[in-house]
Amino acid sequence: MAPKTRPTYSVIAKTAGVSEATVSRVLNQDESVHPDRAKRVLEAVEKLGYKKNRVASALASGRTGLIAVVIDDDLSVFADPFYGTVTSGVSRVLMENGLQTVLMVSPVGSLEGSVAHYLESGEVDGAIFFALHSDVLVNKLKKQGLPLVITGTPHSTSDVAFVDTDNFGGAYTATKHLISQGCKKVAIITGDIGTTAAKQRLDGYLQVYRETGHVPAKGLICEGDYSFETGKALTEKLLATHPDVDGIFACNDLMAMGAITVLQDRGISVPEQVRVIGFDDSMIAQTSRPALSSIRQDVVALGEAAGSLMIAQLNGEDFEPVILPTELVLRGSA
Amino acid sequence: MAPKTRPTYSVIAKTAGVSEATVSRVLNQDESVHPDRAKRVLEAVEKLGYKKNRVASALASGRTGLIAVVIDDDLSVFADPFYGTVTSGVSRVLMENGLQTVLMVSPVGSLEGSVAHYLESGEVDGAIFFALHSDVLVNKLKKQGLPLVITGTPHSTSDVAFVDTDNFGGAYTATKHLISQGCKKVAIITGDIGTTAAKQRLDGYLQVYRETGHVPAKGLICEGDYSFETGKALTEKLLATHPDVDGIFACNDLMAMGAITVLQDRGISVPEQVRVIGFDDSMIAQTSRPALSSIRQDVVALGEAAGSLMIAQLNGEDFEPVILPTELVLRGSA
DNA sequence: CTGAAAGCGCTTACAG
DNA sequence: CTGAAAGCGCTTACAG
Repeated sequence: MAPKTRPTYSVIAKTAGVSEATVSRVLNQDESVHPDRAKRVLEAVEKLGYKKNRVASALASGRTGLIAVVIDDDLSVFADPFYGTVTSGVSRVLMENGLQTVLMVSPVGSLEGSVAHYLESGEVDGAIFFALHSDVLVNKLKKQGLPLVITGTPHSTSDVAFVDTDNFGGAYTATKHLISQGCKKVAIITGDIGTTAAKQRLDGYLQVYRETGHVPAKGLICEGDYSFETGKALTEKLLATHPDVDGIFACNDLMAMGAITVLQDRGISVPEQVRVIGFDDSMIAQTSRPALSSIRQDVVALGEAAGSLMIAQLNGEDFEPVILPTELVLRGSA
Repeated sequence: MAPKTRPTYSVIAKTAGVSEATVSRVLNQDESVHPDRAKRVLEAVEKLGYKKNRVASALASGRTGLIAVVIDDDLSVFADPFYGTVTSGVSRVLMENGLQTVLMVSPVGSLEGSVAHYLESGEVDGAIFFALHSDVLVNKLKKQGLPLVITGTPHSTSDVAFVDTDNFGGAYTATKHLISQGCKKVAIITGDIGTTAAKQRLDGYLQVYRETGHVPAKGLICEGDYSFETGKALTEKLLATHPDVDGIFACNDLMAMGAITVLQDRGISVPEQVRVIGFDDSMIAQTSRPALSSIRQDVVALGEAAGSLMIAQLNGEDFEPVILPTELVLRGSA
């Protein structure tokens, strides 16, 4: 397919008048090579427009320079800019360290899927997981010695490196703010409660109640799944059982928008009668009317932290779980 | 790092009582192997939990099984779900064909950047480009024989495979609809006019005027850059010069939202006084009030088409540029 | 239908 | 500081 065949070490070595071993050393910044000969090699490389064959390099060295980013879900998750954004953060850090990102989006369910096979085929130096629904594959790969990073808190307690947003703190801040604004009856619309993030956000909400010595009335805790539709449906149900609700903390912006839509359709004004806070501080929060107050998580930083944890592991450095802070961004809705 | 070393052909061959060549044939579905011996090989593979080393395979065969998806922009583009979604479409098709997606997000500017080096290092079997700002790298790689697909229409006319949305048709339909609804003065807020997509959408808008025998008044064509901010700023400017504007076609939903925000802030009702149509039919279109009428492009299909074009090329099949249709989704705003 | 052997293009102890 | 040589784990003409 390729019109002209690319040069190899053998021709570089010949034109520089050194051995292939020396060429390899120079190209891998081995300091021990004499500067003069190193220079000759570099000149030959330049002159011939040489590019190292990374596949051959990978086979010989055992390092592929590839890191897998595995999103344990189907492709529809990309409708949420979260994954694209976090992946871009990962990609940037890896690229700065000479590594490439291999993207795999697929439900990881079993140990026998194509993702599992790929990760075990030695084609990547490490793997970063998102939206993990189960820890089985991770535990297996960990045993095999593959460097791993999980984004989000792992389900089981293991010694796998992970990075996460302070979900508990963000939810706590949001709920606390609603109460400080005078809300007497604050509901929560949770995310998919099968994920640790959704659980942590619920915990943050409950903690505020705990501190006030109260318990949220039955029906104030609405289990959603992060979709616009559940935001709407649960708000309708909520209004039926608790017409006097005056604050809603939705665990993402989409559900918050669903809540606002239903409230406004009923002629209930936001924030005058019901205050609403979302989570993510996404584009939607800025374009909505009233603009949506929301808990901002730094998604790019999350990706970068995941990338950095991976680099640290590859370098055999120590590493600690990273928990990134959140920030309450106040707009019109609360 | 790996606790136990993985089996190779040599051990498979031994336990199956065949040669390594036969193992290779079976694992590459070479039909010529006798069924009995093939069965023995498969059993050995199963028993030993063998996974082929794809790096070694790549070096020997010259095929890496990796396709690069190159997004010629900085990471901020991922705030727009478009790229994540289209990438996921690509990824799905490639995965079904046993290929993996390597994601590279970086301004491709020069021929000497890390992306260029990577693509020339033989580590991928092909490359799919998005948001290309220039054709130089593509032309160079094409010359080297690397299979290529461009998403969006290329700047220069070359024989590179490409897939695109029918930008012209979508813009034409949107503008036509506004006029059919009685709009007398329709403005356009364009995207970054340096991209071919933005130019094509502008052309579609102009074509409608052409057919009616009119020319859009000066100031009705507002050059934006796809951001919420330019949507707002340009609408303000537009209202200053053309207070009687009664239709706005914004070349993406974000700018359309900017327009609606400004209109409503001025007490101008949408769609009663000014009708607005966006482009993309994104999440925002559904959550806005009034819900935004928008031109839908099937982003997943776009990615899948790009993936399929790549597969066709790798198989040496013929291929034609693919132009995907758009659809006007009517909601409340127009 | 099958095997022995050369080869893909690098890396890395080893010996000097 | 440097080179000869073995090796990474597959694939593929070639000969039978």
